[in-house]
Amino acid sequence: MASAAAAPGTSSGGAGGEGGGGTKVNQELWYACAGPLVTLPPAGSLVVYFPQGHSEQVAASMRKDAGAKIPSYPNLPSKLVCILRSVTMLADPDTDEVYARMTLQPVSNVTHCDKETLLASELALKQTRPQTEFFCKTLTASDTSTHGGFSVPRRAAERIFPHLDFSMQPPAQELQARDLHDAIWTFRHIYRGQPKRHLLTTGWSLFVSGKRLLAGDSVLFIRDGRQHLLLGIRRANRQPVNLSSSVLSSDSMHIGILAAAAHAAANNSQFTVFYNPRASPSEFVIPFAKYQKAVYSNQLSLGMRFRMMFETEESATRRYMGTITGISDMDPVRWKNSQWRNIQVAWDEAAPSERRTRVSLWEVEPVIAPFFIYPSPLFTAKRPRQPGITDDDSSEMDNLFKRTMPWFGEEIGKKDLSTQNSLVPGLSLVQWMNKQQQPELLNSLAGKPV
Amino acid sequence: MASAAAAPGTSSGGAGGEGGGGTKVNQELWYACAGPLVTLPPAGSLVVYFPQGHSEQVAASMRKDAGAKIPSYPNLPSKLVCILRSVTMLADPDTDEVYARMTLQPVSNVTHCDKETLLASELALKQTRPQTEFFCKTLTASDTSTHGGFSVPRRAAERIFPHLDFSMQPPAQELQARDLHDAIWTFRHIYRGQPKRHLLTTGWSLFVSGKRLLAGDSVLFIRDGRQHLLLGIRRANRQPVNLSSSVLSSDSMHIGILAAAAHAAANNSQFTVFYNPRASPSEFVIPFAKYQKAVYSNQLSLGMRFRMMFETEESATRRYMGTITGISDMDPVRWKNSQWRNIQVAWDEAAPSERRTRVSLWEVEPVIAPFFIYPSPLFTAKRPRQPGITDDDSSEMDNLFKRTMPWFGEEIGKKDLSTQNSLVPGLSLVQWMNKQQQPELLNSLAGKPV
DNA sequence: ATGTTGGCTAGAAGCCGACAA
DNA sequence: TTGTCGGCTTCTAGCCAACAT
Repeated sequence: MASAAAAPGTSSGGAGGEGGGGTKVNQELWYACAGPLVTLPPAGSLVVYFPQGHSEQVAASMRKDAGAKIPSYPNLPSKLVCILRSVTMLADPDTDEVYARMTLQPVSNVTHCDKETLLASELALKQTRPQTEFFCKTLTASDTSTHGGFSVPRRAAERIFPHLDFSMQPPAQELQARDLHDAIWTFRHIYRGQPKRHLLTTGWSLFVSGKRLLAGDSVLFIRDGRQHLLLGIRRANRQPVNLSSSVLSSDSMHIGILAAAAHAAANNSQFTVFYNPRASPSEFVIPFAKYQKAVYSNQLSLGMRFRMMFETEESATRRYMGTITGISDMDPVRWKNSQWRNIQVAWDEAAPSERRTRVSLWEVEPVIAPFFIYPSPLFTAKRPRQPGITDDDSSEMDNLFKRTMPWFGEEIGKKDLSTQNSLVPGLSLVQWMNKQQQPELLNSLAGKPV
Repeated sequence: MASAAAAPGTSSGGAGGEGGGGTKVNQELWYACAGPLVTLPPAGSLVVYFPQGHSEQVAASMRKDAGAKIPSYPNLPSKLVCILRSVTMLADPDTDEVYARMTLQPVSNVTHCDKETLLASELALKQTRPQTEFFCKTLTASDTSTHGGFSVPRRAAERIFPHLDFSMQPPAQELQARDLHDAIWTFRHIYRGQPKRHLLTTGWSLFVSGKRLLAGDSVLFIRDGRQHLLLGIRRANRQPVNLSSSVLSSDSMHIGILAAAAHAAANNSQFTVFYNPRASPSEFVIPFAKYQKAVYSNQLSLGMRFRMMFETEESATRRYMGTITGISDMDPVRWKNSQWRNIQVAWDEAAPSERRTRVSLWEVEPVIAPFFIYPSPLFTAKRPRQPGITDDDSSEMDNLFKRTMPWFGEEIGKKDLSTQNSLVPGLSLVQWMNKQQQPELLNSLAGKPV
């Protein structure tokens, strides 16, 4: 179904040159480590790139504000529509941190894109993350101490690990799991103790010390297909990543980002960015169709109620409700009329950890009429929260679309994508492009307020 | 004597903000780790900044060529004369790698500099590195294995460590040494075995594992004043420093460097660079007086014989002889008329490790007449090479000056610096600036061939 | 003068069920 | 169901001189 668009991780441009020592990694494992909210646009599709968000991520990576000293690039708009030429999933060989390398090529005129690009862009909206069986556990003090091994949650062990032969006394087996760099780790899996429990013993401490894991960090076990186990980690303490500060000043970094994008935009040439999904919640490259749909569907106003997806402790997703309290530019001087986090919000519940007070248009799901308010708390409470099982079925965008504009009926999202499924009601992206008759979209891209 | 110029490491602008997690470090230790050839210009003095060399260093830090895709900045000259506003010695908290943060401010017209700046710039030439007693040992397999401790070279132990009480059986003591981050490491120093030798036992393995040292890496012990020991390391395997590749593309980095410098040059505003003395031999910020002196003194020509300083395995210095085989731009397109490594050379001896085939004007000591050829091999052979003892007495530049132009007599370098000591014969930098009558210098700065 | 090795020993790593929570 | 702990065992880290270069 999604064969028209190259899947991330298997796209073109995967030569190991650029991207430093990062190694190309297994797609399922990468997604599991990146978290349930992350989906990379497919190579070949149209995306919108926000230099402001990019700058934010770099600043977050270095625990430094995107300083005011950075010169603004008058020729660089607050958003660039690009073709995503390649996207590669990578992992830092030292820290196992996952990140993606994306090669972008600005397009001066969206209507000149070829059919293939438009098709890929439409498919991007329907793209599904690989649905993998996995569990994610935050390590306890006992898990990381030298005194013992790893206590495997019962349900997780039964769901993910190969079944033990319970005729043995005690039941035990050897597990092999492959990490992001294709290194294989071997563990003794045993079912013992009083009461009985699943444990990883021999081999576990090597893994903990090898990855320098501490209590609070998380490990992920994925069952791939039916055979192999994959093994990923997520670190708790987001260290400032001082890295590179000995190479480049943060000023130069920020200028470098802007200048590289500006140069590429001026010449319609390619440039490369790195997206680090766990460094900060800055999804600064989003599918064009997602952006377009949000601009068309979400008629936002002050006081409007909305819901938004967040990641839970156990790597599942949960919706929180809030109210729009303002719509304004984050940085009216350098990024005038940018739609990057231009919506100020207040949340119903107190923040479990950090809750952003500014979000972008395409992140929210507006609730425009009282009778369309989703009974979120009740509904989610009824479903037991299983780690690794998300309540986002990846057709969320369609649900949203139908919920917020139910009068469009059921045919949306059901029919053949390439011919009928619409981003704008009754008109596919391809049809729309062929007509080239909707100046509003280009205007909104140029920075008009929503 | 050098009180007019602030010493590096104690200069202004030492706020910890910029520079990431690097910590400000002890000056002697920094220099010892940086190697015998490195001297940082003092804050407040005039320097020449070579963006080409800077780009080279960044490329070397990432094991990537300074690619051809980097756009050239027409407004950015191949060299910028700057005031060095601040210079801070730093060390990476993770790897202990030493580096310096320098804040530069381009000056549009050198002749407008105030007297203080010119004084500081003259003093820069006479600046001496701190002369410290230290030893440097490359770790063996035994030194780094878990099986035992550290075998201290006899001479080194006697010279650097506090003397043992030989009435004890065996003679032993507790040593405390402070590393770059002011962390204190404690070792048991014992003199035992058959034959007797100096060993560090208890505490050593903690240090090795803590710093993640491998056989081939080096450790340095410095005796500071008469009391404290300082402890530094130098890693052997120059790892590609993949760091930051997950943050910024190398293209963006290179563009960032150029754009930051160009922006600063256009506005006469400050910019910040990081100099990593051990990443690559790219001294891209050099004292203005050193540059000026080289331009005036070194009348180079094809076939000319010269000598040049290199670092030895034991952290001492040695001169190698060579012949000039060409004078041409490294990159005639992007860096036309740059003097950065514009001299092609051939070496008399085969390279012990790597010997550069392109060097810069100020790196060579020309030998212009046969009877002035220094009997280098014989001379250096007569002097035993003690680790930590350099044969550069830091008035080398003056020696060179006198050797290559002996007719200028002995008064050079002897009289009061601020009034008489000349960079140009018979004319101090201050006098020269006051007269403002030597357009050749500015021409040469603008890129005229030597 | 100093790198490596075998022998020995003390202490940490690591396996186990008991006992909470 | 699973985190932590005391008890016990195993194995490695680490001190020593012998030996080699």
